[in-house]
Amino acid sequence: MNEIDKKLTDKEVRPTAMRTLVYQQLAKQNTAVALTDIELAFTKADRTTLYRTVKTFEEKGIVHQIDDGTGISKYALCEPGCNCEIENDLHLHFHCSNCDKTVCLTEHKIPQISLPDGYVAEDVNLVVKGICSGCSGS
Amino acid sequence: MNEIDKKLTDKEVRPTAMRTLVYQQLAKQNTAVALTDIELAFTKADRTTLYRTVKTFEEKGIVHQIDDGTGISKYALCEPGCNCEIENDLHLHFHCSNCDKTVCLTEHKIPQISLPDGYVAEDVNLVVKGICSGCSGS
DNA sequence: AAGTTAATGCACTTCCATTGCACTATAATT
DNA sequence: AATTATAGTGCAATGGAAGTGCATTAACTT
Repeated sequence: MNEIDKKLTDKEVRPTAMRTLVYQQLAKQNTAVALTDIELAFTKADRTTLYRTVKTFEEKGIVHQIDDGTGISKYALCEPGCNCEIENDLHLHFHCSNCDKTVCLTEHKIPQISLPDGYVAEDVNLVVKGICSGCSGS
Repeated sequence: MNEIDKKLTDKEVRPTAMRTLVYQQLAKQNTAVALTDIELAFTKADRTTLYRTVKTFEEKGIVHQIDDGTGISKYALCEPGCNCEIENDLHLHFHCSNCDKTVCLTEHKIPQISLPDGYVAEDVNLVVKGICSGCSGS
């Protein structure tokens, strides 16, 4: 059993051929990708399958979904220390308005947010929009 | 000329009957509303008109659009000191997963975010999801 | 190998966002 | 006041992404 299949098994996801390939594809990316992007990479596979594959990954904590404000859900593999389900350990995301790519700034943690009385936080989503390093030319 | 029409004129928006009514409606809300909500309040008006009215408001800085992670755009009137276009003066939004309402926490400013070299921030969107004061029963 | 369960593919639906075009109202000009 | 120009509104239709139901196929279990 290879690396990827072991990772999937660890997360209680049966390593089918499709899932291994999707994982591989996600691992190649350095940005968060939309379902459409994955679809384009697997023209022979059905969109629904990819959709459900990613959803399974998400439920099992293999990827996290990112809402970057474009209205299109993006997905990225959780890093080793991602813990995206644990509050206060959330990292922020950056969406480049030039190249339209979304990256996880894993090392940039979201600061503690104070809320008015009676408000209970369960999840925090912080997206910075602007120009990424690739596009700013620096 | 009444209050609302003056405000619209100040922002270079011609105060039509429709626009005045939509503004009025938005002013009544204490939460950010979806286009569908506005539509329900104006059953005789066309969805497109409302859509474009809100878009116009947005362009002219009368309302700001909120992406609360539900996938449905919400809109709220800009407060007197809103300045939603100026960075570092951005407030955060709270989306209640129980009542599904989104509120602007105007007094809660978003802290300064540090970014890696080469990244230029233009806009910041911070949404906290959880239970609002109305639903938490406190 | 038979049977059970999970995964996949196809077709279809829904929902919101958005656009094109015709019509109407408002403002500007003569 | 009539005419023209411009902006706003309504209707119809499109598009894109998310999601569901069901039949088929593949993968595990015994």
